[in-house]
Amino acid sequence: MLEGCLRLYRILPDGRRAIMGFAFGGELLGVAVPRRYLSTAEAVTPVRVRRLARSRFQAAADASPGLRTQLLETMFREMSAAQDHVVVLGQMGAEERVANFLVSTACRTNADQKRAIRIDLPMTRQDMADYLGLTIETVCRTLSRLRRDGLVEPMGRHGMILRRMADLRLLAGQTDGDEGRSECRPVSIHPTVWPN
Amino acid sequence: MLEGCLRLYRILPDGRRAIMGFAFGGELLGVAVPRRYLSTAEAVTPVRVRRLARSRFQAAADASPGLRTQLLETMFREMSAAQDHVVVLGQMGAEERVANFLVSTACRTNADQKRAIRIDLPMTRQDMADYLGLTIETVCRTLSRLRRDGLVEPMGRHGMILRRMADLRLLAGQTDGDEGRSECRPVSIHPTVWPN
DNA sequence: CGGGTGTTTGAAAGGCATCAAAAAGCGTGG
DNA sequence: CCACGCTTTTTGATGCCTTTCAAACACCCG
Repeated sequence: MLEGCLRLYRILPDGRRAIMGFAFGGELLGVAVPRRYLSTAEAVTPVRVRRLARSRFQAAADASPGLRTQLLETMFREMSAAQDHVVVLGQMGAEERVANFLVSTACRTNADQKRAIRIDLPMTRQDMADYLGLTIETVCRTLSRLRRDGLVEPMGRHGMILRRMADLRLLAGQTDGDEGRSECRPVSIHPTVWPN
Repeated sequence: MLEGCLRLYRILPDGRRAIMGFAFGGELLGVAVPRRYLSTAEAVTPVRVRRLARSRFQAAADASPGLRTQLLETMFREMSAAQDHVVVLGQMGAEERVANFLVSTACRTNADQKRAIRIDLPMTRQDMADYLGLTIETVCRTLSRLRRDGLVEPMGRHGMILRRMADLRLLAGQTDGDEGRSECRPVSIHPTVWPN
């Protein structure tokens, strides 16, 4: 993925659309098992991608342990993102979800900063809604509330200035210290464990 | 993981608990990147596990391409499960969530069957609630409704007979034909694609 | 400068959460 | 073996948040 934005989604049997995520320039995607895919991809904006045949990829991975490690890292990050998504959808209200989306999008596009920044949201409100498990109206209303409270400022349809990042991160449930993702303690097992 | 059941969860900054999943006997878990974990594990029942040092694991994976493929398959399945979870939490109501949980638990413990089966639910209602993004009361009420409608029949606290699997699968949004997971079409990209 | 799509706002309804209390399991000790 | 007490589960009543339905508004393109 060189530049542009695309949405990754699934269509449920009854026609509902669930957006699993968005891919932006500079990100890897489609690393999966032959002939099986997790989601459908659709361009939000014109997109330029670099394709790598699976056979070549396989060969490269077989040749280089370093590459394999990197690959594992990538898959780990994706897994981490998916689980963060689960947490957001399972535990958070509309305001928290939207704040979370804004903050993590900001973290992806620019380097992380504490001051106000402008982010691009190439996708539609409907896309955000389908990603956040909300309706388009709730997304709009929530953004309006954030604007009234001075946390964000819409710049046209696809731009958004994030003022008071600290408050947004707070809403997003991202503790100020860490950079937002996978604050996880090591695995601890409790009763009868039999090593070896 | 040889036998038993454990819950994998995260605690949010504000104390809420999000259960990412449950692990049962015969399943692999903890395949991750050194020193970084996705969630905390806690035993629901007494558990017996088989531990494999990361260094050994690494060595085995480096030695055998076949094992690597298998490993990739495993990670793919986990990813798939996480995304299914996202869909459930993002798009489904309480009844659908509970039905989904029952059906997919049934698929994991026994071979998939169309007739009524008895499943074990070692975890508490609170665990289910935290997994499904609901409150314990809503889980109870939903189970009661399913019982009134003759879809399930509780057998004590941790047993459940699933009658009318077909209706349950329908509720769960799992089309009758496929075995429940990842009905996904190949990636299709739409505007400006530049291969190679 | 329209027309059409995408977005925002409003009013009413519904579903899930919350608070509260009763019922059912389950382990303990008599 | 049964009774007791605690925890877990279930049920009930009420309120809030999100959805739904509807209409006004803004933006983009020809």
